[in-house]
Amino acid sequence: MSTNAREAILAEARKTAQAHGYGGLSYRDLAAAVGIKAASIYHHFASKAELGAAVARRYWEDTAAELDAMLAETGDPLRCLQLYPGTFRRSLADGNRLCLCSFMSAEYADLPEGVRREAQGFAEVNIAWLAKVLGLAGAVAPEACEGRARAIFAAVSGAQLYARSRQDIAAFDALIDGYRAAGLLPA
Amino acid sequence: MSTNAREAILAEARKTAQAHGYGGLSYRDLAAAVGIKAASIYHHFASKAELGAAVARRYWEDTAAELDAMLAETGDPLRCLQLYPGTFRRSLADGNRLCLCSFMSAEYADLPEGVRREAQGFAEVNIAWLAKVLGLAGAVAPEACEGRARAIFAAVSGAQLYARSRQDIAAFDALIDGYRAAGLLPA
DNA sequence: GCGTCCCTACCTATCGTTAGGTAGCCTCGA
DNA sequence: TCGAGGCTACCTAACGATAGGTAGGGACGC
Repeated sequence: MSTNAREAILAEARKTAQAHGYGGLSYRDLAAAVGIKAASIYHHFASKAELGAAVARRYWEDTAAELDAMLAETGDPLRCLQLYPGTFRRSLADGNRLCLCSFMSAEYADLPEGVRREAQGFAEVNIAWLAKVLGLAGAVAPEACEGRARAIFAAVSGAQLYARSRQDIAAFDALIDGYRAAGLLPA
Repeated sequence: MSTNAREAILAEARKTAQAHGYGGLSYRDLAAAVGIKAASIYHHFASKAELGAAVARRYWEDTAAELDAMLAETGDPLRCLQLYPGTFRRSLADGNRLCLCSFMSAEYADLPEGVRREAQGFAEVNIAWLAKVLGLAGAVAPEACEGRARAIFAAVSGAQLYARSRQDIAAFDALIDGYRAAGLLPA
């Protein structure tokens, strides 16, 4: 595994945590999936809390890059707002997985402080990007962008949570359409 | 404890599960809180899966009764729609707890089948009630009630999840106001 | 006397974590 | 050029704690 081991652990932990949460992360299962022994993970991460924080941090870093790339490539803020729910949809399509931030929000009470902080980072990244894009699109008044961004983020998270509980991506799509019909998201 | 033991277990398990999930339910902790021994719980519930299902079932039964009472007492469907987010707000106010259904939706992959079913019951109860009230209020076209009800339920769930991750009830209130401003909820 | 309710005592499995060790590779001084 | 020292990356084996669950018995009320 050599130098890729750390990356492999992060990737595997992310997938697992999106399906079973931080509490569902097991050193033994994780190690087995990566092809090493549980104790060897300690060579890369000093504790489960540190691993969890690293996973959550990488998660929002990846998301921030993805969202920025979307805006840069399309150059169209309105189109970005239409595409935005797709990032949550992909988790559902990939094994009915949940947004890591949503799962960790549920697990909030049992999370080490460092993990909490990084999990919140995902929400911040999403909301800041949405607020920027809403402003660029001129979809809402400038002073309302932040609030609307938060509303969109929370609503889309809720839609993903509901769809997961039904193992039903079509339900997610229908909910997003419902948000558009109601005026929460631009149509 | 006598005949109240079963009820006491259910109540305690509900509180715990709303903070730590189904996975966070521990027979030992539960028993200690109720004043009996862990093994004694098996006299009332044959397994953890059965206990979880009973807790989730009682949860949606209580909610259905509460929502129906709200409509009966106010007799005002529009007012009911304004009060609806309050049921989620109260969980946050009570120890930053989450809706049991939301937590179990996150835990979906690790839930016994019986628990899944009862957890879904909560969503069904809420959506059916919302659809009925939306129809009575004439807030949306009759054929759009079901979809709008689902959208409201998912969005409010998402708002609660976000507020929990910040330990911030004001954030919940702001999100609900945002939904109203956007047109998802009647103002 | 039988069912209800709860007990003690114990089981097996799994958890994160630690101690201590090994094999291979890199660096650097003699 | 070669060996010593140290680093990386992993290993085996075990730790104490906790999980859900089981067997069997005692007390009490109808």
